[in-house]
Amino acid sequence: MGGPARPASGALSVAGARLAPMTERWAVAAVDGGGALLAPLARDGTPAGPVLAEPDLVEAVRSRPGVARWVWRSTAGIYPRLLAAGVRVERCYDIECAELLLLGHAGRLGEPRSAAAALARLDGAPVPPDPPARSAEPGAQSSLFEPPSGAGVPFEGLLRVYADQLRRHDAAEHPDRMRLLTASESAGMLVAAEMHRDGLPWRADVHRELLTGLLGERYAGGGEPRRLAELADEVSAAFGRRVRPDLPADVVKAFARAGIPVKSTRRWELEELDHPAVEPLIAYKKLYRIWTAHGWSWLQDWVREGRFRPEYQPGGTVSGRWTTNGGGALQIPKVIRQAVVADPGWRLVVADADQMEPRVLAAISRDRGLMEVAGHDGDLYKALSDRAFSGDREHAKLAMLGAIYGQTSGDGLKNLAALRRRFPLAVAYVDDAARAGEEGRVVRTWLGRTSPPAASAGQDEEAGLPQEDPEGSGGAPDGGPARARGRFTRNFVVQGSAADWALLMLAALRRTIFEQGLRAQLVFFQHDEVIVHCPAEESAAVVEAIRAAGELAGRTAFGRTPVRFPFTTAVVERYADAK
DNA sequence: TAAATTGGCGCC
DNA sequence: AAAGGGCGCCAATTTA
Repeated sequence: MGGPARPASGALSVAGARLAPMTERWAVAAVDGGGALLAPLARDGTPAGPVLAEPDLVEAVRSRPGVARWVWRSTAGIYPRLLAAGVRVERCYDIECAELLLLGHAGRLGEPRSAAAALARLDGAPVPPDPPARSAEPGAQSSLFEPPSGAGVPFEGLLRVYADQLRRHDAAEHPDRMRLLTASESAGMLVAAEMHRDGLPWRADVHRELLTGLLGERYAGGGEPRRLAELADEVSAAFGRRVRPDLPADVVKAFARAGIPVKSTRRWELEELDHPAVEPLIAYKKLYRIWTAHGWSWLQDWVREGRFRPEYQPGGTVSGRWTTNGGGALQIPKVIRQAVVADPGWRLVVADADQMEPRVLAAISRDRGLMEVAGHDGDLYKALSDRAFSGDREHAKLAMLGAIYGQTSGDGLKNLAALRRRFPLAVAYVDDAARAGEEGRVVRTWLGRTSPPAASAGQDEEAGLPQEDPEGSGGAPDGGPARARGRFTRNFVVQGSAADWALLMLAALRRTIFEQGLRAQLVFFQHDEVIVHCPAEESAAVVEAIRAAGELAGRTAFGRTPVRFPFTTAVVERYADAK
């Protein structure tokens, strides 16, 4: 296969856009039979003209390159069909994404978020539950994500939901940030659909060689490959009896018989033991994982025509991080990344945001000292240790991570005190979030994504727990459910605000690729890392576009702060060579 | 028998 | 060196 070609004709005409400033906002909905309903929208979201019925959805969008933002029910429901016809749009507003975010902001996460449900709430009608999430089918064509219909919502109703959502933005704690949040989540949906369509370049032949090298020959019967069988035999030999290394209960029992009591078979626990079974056992687990999660059957299921096309779900986690549905795209083992190879003449630009979470904490807490530490492109932990940990980088890093993750024991806790002295606002920011969680309140990311409400008190009563001080003063060091909620909300404000930034960064990068007319394609995104697949001669422009997108995202999300958001970037032919 | 949970480990 | 946050996936086991 040659280089992936950008669709020849697109709704985007850069020149046209410049001639006719894109200020218009239109609503569009697909109707059965391939047609569409459309309406131009006024500033308040109400129709600014008559509803148009046109016979061809694709042509309806393609013929309106001046539309600044397409308002539709669901990107996953409509955009794959446009992409399949070679039509990309510059911006959209995804009503069902926005509904989820607005419900969350109102502390009502968990209520149905479909447009049909939103309309029912508006009309005081019975609210239908959301359809059950379906798991992705491995070879699914992108155009079949969802049924094409408007999911039972009349166009007129969709328009009313949209106008109502605009009003709900105005009522948010920070309306400007909330508007940014729904806009960037919508941009994320566009990116997700485009990444699914373009796919991550994947060399099945390289992957197969890798598997054979690691796991040995594959037995015809479908049983475990040769190397795994050998390791299982070594484990059994070491115990003097048949032990199946993939069954934790079996392994625990075997160690007990050997006079070594173990609580679990986790690797770090096994590594402490002095027993001949440990080494083959750990080797087995590592390879077993690759065999079951990214082995031959994964390859068969997920790689087609040189591309791996995971189904990304922006905002799939409550904190705003993306998930994928099937294919395990966000957990590709490092060793397997050798199979990710650019097309001939093309390159992979692999960019990893440097210490994103501490930088984000600096920006959202406005801690002067931490902002200064994060105000340079160099090693943040080194700067931190120079300032507060007498040069001990590891202690500085552990203290920072402990503050963000809610460490309850160990050295990090001691170092936390030093952190608190030097960076009081930063530590107070996460401590406040933790306290909110412990007290059952919600917290928000910088842009306003909101944590799920704590489970109702009724659940604790039913579980027979006392209402006051469930942990008691002599409880476990990590406490009970309230402490766990505190750790969750503590991490939520940082991880989630980092996801806010990442979404804006992706949107900015996507726009730059468009505006510069590059053939480059965004093909992978994983929390703080992007991969762009591009012709070799575009790689310098892409590196610069990524750098600029990071800085722009920082300013757009957090306003003017000294905090920098640098990347470590590599231009490679194989993903595995990036680090 | 199907769905939910558990243990383990991959990624950030 | 371990543990604190977020996920998805697999196989086995338990529950409904």
